[in-house]
Amino acid sequence: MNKAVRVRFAPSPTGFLHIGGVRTALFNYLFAKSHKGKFILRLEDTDQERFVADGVEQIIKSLDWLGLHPDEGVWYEEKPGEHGPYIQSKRLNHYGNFAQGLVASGLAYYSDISPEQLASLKAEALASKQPFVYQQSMEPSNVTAPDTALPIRLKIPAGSTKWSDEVRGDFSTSNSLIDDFIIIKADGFPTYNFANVVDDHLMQISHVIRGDEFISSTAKHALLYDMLKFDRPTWIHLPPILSPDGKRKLSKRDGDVNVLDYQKKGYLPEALLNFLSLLGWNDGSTQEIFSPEELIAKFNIDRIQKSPAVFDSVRLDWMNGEYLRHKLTEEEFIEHIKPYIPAGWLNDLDYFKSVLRLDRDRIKRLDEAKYIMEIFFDLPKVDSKLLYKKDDAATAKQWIASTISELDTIEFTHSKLETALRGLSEKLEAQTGKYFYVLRVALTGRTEAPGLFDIFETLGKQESLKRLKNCAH
RNA sequence: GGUCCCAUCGUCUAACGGUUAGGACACCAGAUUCUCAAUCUGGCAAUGCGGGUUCGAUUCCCGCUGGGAUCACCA
Repeated sequence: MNKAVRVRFAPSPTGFLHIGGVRTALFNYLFAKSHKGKFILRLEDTDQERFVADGVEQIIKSLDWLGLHPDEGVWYEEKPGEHGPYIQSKRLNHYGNFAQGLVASGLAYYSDISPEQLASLKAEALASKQPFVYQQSMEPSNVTAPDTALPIRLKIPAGSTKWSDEVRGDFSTSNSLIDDFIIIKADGFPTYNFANVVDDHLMQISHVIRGDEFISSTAKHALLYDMLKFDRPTWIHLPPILSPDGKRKLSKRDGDVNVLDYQKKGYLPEALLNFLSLLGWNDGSTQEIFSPEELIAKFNIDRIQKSPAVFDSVRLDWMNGEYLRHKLTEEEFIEHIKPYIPAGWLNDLDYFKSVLRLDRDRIKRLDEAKYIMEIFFDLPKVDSKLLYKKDDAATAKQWIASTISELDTIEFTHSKLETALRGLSEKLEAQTGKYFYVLRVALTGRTEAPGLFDIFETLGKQESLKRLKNCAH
């Protein structure tokens, strides 16, 4: 009885989409696609206090950029599916019905203990170093009639709960360790633990793929499935992604954790996804670069890692550079680079392409492109200190003057420029390295740039000589 | 603190009892050279510790140590 594969990514719209959440979404997506199943986007907005106005939009925009499009669920226009709505605040009737059913059969109860009372009981237990597990017997009074102002707690039965995870193996928890936890809050909204189980059942989710922070609450979920007489899904918990120092989970203090920051910085979605796919998974070979299609073809849960992975942005930069250098045609590259450069640069497309051919290999992130390429579009400011760093000003000026008259008469092609400039270098009795250094700085204002003859050729005679003349006196 | 999880180069990871412990990023050196980048070649670098089991442990078992997760009317 192989159930159809249906998986969901179920973030909470409480801000931006975290890079760790993207890895979870990606693994869900890859698993769905590799089994010709459905990838569903569900929004868990049961905490009214943490609601953020553009939270939903942030999530959709992020997944859209990455190409992780859901088959069902919330989207710009909700994607069709038989199990909607896909946002929990619109599903309150379902949670209420199941909770009432549980109360009616004595498996759950209205709880009259206030948060303050509960907190003091806990503090007491902590002070006497006793473990604390909340049970109905601790209720200050027995509520017999339904009272919608009160939260509903699940009455945990005696015994133990066993469940298993596809990557971690078998778990067993004594029920005596589990609190009578709240399933419906006093405001009528369900808690995560409850809504999650009800929705996964109703939406016929076959595999629950999520972060490992949920391992410790999975026993509660398993219990709920059983008490509600639902079939349990297959659980797959992903290893955490750690901060660069490896000391904690990746968080805001470690820099960019909002996916859209990676878009701004000029990472390609394919590169980011490739990088993320290798955090906690590998295909067993020495292959490092995988196209989205290859990822789908090769992804399997058997090779998901148990141990945590450190987020290494240096490796991400390398991978992005690989994509930028080898995975895009010139036209595609230009399309990608457009948002990061002045529009005017593209007015003369042939010129832009000739510049791009010189600079493409040195761009690791698209947001570096403007700085790297601008020497071909704007007259550089030449710092005389830099220009005269290796030789005195008089010598440098003489070199530049000689160069101007020498180049005035030749054709600006790479080979002719090389012959002329090397010849002149000899005639001037200059060290080639120092001579070329002066020319490079005069031309670009930089010490690091493409090859000298390439710069001359690309800039052309008129512009080159203009720049040299600016530095000749 | 209770419960649970994890453990190979600095980092991502391969090796499902027998390998000189492999690859990649980073780093270092060399080649190329007018600088940077790219490219190519080479190098440095790991099985946390202690017991078992076994002819033989990175691999299986136990303990320790270290790290992490979780213990909300948050998800």
